[in-house]
Amino acid sequence: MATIKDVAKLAAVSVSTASSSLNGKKHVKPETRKRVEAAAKQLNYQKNGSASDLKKIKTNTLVLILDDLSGPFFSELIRGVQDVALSNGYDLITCSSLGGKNMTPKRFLLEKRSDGVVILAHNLDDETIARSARNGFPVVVLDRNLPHTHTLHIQVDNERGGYDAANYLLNLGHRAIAYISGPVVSYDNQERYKGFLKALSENGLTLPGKWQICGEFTQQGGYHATNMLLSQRPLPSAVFYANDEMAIGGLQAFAESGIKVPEDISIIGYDDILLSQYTTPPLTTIHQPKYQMGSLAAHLILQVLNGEELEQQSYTLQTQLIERESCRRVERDLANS
Amino acid sequence: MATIKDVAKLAAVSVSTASSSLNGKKHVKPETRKRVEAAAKQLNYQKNGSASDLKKIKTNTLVLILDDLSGPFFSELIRGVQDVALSNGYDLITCSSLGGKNMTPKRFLLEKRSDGVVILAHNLDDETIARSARNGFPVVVLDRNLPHTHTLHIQVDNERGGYDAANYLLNLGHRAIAYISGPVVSYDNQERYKGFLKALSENGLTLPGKWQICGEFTQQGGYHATNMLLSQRPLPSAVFYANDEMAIGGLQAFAESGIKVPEDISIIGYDDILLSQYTTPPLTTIHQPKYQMGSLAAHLILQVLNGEELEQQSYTLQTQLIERESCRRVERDLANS
DNA sequence: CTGTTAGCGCTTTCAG
DNA sequence: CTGAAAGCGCTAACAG
Repeated sequence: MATIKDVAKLAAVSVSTASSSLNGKKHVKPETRKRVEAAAKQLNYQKNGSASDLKKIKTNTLVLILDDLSGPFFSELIRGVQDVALSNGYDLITCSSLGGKNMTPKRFLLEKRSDGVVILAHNLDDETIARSARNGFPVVVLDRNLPHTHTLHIQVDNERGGYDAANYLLNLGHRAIAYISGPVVSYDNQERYKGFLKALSENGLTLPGKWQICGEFTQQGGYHATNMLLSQRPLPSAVFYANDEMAIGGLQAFAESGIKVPEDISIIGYDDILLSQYTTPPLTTIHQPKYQMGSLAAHLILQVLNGEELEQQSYTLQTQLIERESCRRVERDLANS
Repeated sequence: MATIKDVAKLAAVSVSTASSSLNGKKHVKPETRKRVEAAAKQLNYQKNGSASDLKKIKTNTLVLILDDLSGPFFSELIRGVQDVALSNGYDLITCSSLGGKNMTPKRFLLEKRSDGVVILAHNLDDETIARSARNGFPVVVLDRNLPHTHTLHIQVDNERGGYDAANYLLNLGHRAIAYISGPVVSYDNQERYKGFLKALSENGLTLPGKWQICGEFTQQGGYHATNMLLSQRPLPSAVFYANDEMAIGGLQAFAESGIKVPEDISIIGYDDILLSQYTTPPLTTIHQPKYQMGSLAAHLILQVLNGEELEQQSYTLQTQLIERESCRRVERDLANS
């Protein structure tokens, strides 16, 4: 691989002149520049990014760390981050927090390979994040609160979301409601659960253990959890899924058992992923402002990078109930525990 | 920011000993190692990734470049690449080819920031790709053929896919078939179109201009294109969408116009994205082996990186027709041009 | 087992 | 306008 030295030699200039030329500094004589450029082309020269990063202060790169790159939830979030990153001249790369101990995200959090990072990855440990948030290195965390650190937080009022979902069901007359949750370790999930329970208890209801099932935040997880629910009669008249993907898995499980949604059972999801409006029936769900989370995150990072002072360290966005067709009104309890 | 020098000084060892310690070399006296580790922790030392990359030959990173990180098509592809990358000890990062001239992807293609790359991004120019594929730097391209370069190719037999889709419709008795295509610049799209036309002409049919509409490869694109179709009666009895997202947009447009699928019109998509089985009606489509494309791509890269000889430079995968419920048999033409 | 030495490839003063 | 020189932070021989 040709280095800048080779280019300089071929162009018969010094390395520093070659560098100036290649980086578009204006003080180079056009003639010289031409020679350098010709030499570079001839040698198929490409700069070594690591070497140049080493000298420079900034990498001009923002990183987005996600649990899993392939989840549908993330599409809009990514777009939000990307839109503002690109329009401000920053590169965006994404990586997943899957993988071993010395995982990819750490390289970008700790090894000065980026100028700022946005995190939505619950399998990334607090300590790593806390350690990464050095001064002048903005880290925005979307799925947890890390007090006493330099991190910035954007949160969705998930407790409220869970509360709203439960109340919606309650107002439709449901009294026997199951909760199919995501992994208990998920902070977001806990908040939704809390809000859900709160609404129940305000109505003098409790959640029986058999109607409280947890699984992975995936279609499969929802499918299996729903089958567990189905194996323990009586059935509730409504079920709240901790996210849309799980609800979709549930839809499948119900269909296979000949149980009709919403005629026989009402279901409500969470997130409002794109998919949820195309299911049969379209899914009533709690909308999360995903694009907004992403764009706000990127904005905050850019502000820090530009040396501006942030007024708050923590931001909260609201959810919104999206009424579609997966829930129906019931006059009295069709089932009870 | 503390450097390794600071750590060495604090631990009262030489820089090289500090380095050896920190990198887990086994020849360091446990006592010394402890001192170094303590010093590193005390200073909150983190290595500078660029500096260490500069010395090392490998970055241990694979990059996946996509048109747009947020498309549903990519989920499975990413998973395929990721699974094999991670299980072989490589980090995977993804980036989008959106953005300006000096876009992110170039940094990873050209600036020696990664060990290999997988590309599925039709807005990335051939020249950049060709220039990047230097010796020992494997580049797998999934959406085009770049002869006379060092690049590797994985392709899906899209012509066959288009041909199969058309024949399926033809066998159901359809004679008046429209084609709603993606951007004409898309190589994949062209292939599908070719196959589609071939089937038509084998049956003595042609595609009237008004039934040949193109738009973006998105839901919106499909929606608008379908509305254009709707404004020019008579309608065809079937339409082939160049991808599932467009078909879903079409579903929406038809629903808004009170046209029933498949009763009034049959539609077939392409890709078999996850979403397509949850639409109403579930979408008949051509399955693309997305996971397989990803995992094969990563495998090829790893083989090259391990110095193995590849037998072929080009690989072709087959599509498969997935029959769901968006097409119906017609006895005779309901509409004709 | 540890330290000395020599760069990796590039950018950047600072003189000329 | 150009070149010589210094060094970013780290790793890797090689001696001791």
